[in-house]
Amino acid sequence: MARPTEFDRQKALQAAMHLFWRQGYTATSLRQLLTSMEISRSSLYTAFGDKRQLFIEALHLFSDRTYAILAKVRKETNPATAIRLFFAATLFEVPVRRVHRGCMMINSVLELADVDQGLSQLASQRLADIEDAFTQCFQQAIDSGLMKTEKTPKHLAQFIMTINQGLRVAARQQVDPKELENIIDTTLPLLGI
Amino acid sequence: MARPTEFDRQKALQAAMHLFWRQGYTATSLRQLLTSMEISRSSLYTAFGDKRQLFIEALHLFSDRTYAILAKVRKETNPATAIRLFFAATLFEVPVRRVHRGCMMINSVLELADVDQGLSQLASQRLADIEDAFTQCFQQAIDSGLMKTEKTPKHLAQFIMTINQGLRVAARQQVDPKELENIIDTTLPLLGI
DNA sequence: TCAATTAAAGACCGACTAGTCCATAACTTG
DNA sequence: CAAGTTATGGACTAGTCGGTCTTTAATTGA
Repeated sequence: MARPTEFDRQKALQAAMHLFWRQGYTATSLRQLLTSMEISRSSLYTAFGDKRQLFIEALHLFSDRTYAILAKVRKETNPATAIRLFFAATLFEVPVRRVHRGCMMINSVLELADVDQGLSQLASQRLADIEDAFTQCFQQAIDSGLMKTEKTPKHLAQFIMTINQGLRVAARQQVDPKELENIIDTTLPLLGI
Repeated sequence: MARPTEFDRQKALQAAMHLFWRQGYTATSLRQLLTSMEISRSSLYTAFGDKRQLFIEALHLFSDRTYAILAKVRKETNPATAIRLFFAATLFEVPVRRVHRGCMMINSVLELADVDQGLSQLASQRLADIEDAFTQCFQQAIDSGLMKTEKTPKHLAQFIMTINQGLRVAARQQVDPKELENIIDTTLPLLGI
């Protein structure tokens, strides 16, 4: 042991996540990161490697949290209402400013698809994990007799992901959450939810 | 009159559009632009102003073309099938590589929302124009008795835009066009289209 | 108290950025 | 041909980028 670390690694990472989430990877400079993480250049490089690795960690933090929200609502209620609760938790029970940031995974896929395939694919992979959770959700709903449909759980999950992605794009356009709620209310009944 | 311009302004603009479409505004450097536009630095600045103004022109070119596709299919067929033809024209009748670029307006909104509000709002505005065209499309379908629904044309258009945005996000993830077609086939019947 | 160890501050680096400017080329009109 | 005008090529600039490295501070254990 020697001189102890002065900053809280998790807090610094969180600050980085918020900055990347808002501005994306390319438009976020190291200078901005250092300011909002409140650490020095050398601390960032020893603690996180480099900008790219920091982004990867930030993306994981974001996707883990999103996945956790979905897992939580799945535990709390039946599969059908879990989907509504997921949207509620991520769109209506957070500050408007945060809603307008959209989804960091989606933002990253779009920004980096032709700029950094590795990062884009990572974000894409994490979205696929979310989709898989939705698939399980529907499977469960069908198995338990809560839902009747001729569509496969996979197709239903694909549909929900499409709506989700569409909503995040709308959210990023400063659309009022009430409008987003309207879209959900128009959409989900179509699936009998 | 004096020395005539050597390059084709429209072709150069088109090259810029394709580059911005793929890589976004921030990640596209002037050097890359000059190379693919095949003009010199000074030509770019005299012909287009600066990088930002060039981007604005490129975005207008993209949105004009998208709008034109929608206008064309609206003229050719009835409103209900126009929507299907719009998706066909932009997703299935173009090279896969182009599909994977998604939509430049959507890409721009997500990239620039917290980086350059002016540009982001411009992209958003152009998306709103597309949505308006869809609204008219549904209005027409209802008025002519082709479609029966208790939903308003505006809500229907919002729904289509949500699906459209969701599809473009999926497209940007290198998803196979056949998968995108599946999503459309799962979705549009829900509206009775 | 003193060596050993690790963290932090920030000077420093080469590469690249968007943008300007000047010299030269290529054209038109008289 | 000459004068006037505009386009082009690319040198140049000031600033920023991500990343490295050296110096100094803070701690532990002997």
